[in-house]
Amino acid sequence: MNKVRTRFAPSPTGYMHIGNLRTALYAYLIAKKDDGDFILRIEDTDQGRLVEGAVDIIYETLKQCSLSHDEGPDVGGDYGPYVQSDRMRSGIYSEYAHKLIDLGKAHYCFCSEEEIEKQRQEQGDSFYFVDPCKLLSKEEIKEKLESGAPYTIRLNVDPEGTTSFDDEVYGRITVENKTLDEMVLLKSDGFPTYNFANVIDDHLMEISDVVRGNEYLSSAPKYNLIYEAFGWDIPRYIHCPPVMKDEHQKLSKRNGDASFQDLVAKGYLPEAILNYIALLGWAPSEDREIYSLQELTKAFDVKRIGTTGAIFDIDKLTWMNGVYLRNMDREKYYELVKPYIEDTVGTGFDHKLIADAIHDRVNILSEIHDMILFLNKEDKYENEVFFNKKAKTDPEIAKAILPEVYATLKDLDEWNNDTIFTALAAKAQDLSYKNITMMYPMQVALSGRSVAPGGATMIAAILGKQETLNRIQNAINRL
RNA sequence: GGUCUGUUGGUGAAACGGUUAACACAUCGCCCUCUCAAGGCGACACUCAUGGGUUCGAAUCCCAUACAGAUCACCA
Repeated sequence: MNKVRTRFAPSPTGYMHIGNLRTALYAYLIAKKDDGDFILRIEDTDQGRLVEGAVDIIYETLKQCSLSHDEGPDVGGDYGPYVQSDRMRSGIYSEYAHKLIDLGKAHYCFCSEEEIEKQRQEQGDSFYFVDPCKLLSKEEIKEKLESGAPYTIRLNVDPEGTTSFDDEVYGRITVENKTLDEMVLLKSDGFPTYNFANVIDDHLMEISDVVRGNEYLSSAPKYNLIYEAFGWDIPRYIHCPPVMKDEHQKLSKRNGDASFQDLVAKGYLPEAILNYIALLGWAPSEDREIYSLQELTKAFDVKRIGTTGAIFDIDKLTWMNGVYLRNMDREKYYELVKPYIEDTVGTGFDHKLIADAIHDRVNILSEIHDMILFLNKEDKYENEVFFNKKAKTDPEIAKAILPEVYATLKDLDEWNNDTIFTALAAKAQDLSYKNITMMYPMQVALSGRSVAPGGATMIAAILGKQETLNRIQNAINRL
């Protein structure tokens, strides 16, 4: 059996969106599962749509996701992507297009866009382009060619019969040839069309499994016609269902939907994003959802790719990102979180302590800022915050309790979460209070919030004795 | 409009003719608890788009209808 080779073939027309990335992921997984090769090929045959920097974004994204490709032109000791516009310079696409003409499977077309448009007008909805150039004699063609008339090369299609192929996820697809148009292979600017370059390159690069979005499902038969015209083997097709923004729309950068980079900027981890999107349109056979890339390559199975569009659910991604953060090695977690802590709180605090305090409650890195902002400066707050049903507290009770807290803390020498808690818990017992009745007002005094990370004693430990005492005093004064 | 494809809860989904229709997210309860989280437990589809078949038996097979998406370029 031949080696499995897949490719990711994006066109550099903008940002890398989630659906695109998932297609790349699947292509990668399919190759790697069988120890095959994964290839990156930039399809930039449309000169009009090139977007500056788009290739870099694709390249960077794949790198961040560890979706590395296995071959390509040498770029400073590294594999670069294959780029169709580069490949075109050798004239291969044009060469193959002309070869098809020699084979009698394609023809020159000298029609202008206006002429085609005219036919379209006349025929209306059931438009099917009938190319008058097919009737041209050899001499006429030669004459036009020599006169330098612009031309395209179109595929010959016999309108009789049907063309069918087997897709690994959608099954057997059959269409009638008369619905297939005689597509342009080589454009008048000498560039190949996407469809043509795609087939040529897939064949030349010995791609065994063509993985792409299901928007190509209905044009796949056209590709087969090209393969057949050359007498080439047809690859295995794997069409993936779309990733949707909602019931009706696909996820797309054009609508301002989140791209991979947007998500990373918000504090989502590439590993988590990859894990999550793997599950959009594919389901593992075991009851499990958390998979590293390596585990995915083992578990992945083309047969379990679904056929229906999946709606991208940011809530579930957020949850999964939190799982990754919580399961992470302590040191790695700290390194990740550190810059966010430093950004909002400066260098005046024990960052490790803060990292511990927020460990279980961070789902997205960007949440950290708001979570710990009060450490710098107490939030502005109303005395109403002292009301708490569970703690049975209100401003009056707080007024009575806070001095007690102040007194016990004032005499405390060793200052850490444990000592603070022990001292306060003992005091609470003396006074016949529940712990919470004592802790809640303290939390509010220290943070100005009804909800704060780590618990009152942890916050005190982070703030330090002096600041803790100050804030409690301030609270007493205002009550 | 033609062609192709799809339709299980708010979301991702399992099920490959016979189960109380898994599991996860979200939501809502309860427990734990110094708040919130995290963690634990539980609730949540009178039913698998609808209508017909086939079958002892159907979410699973067949046919129609409805709805949705894709595609019909010298775009990719």
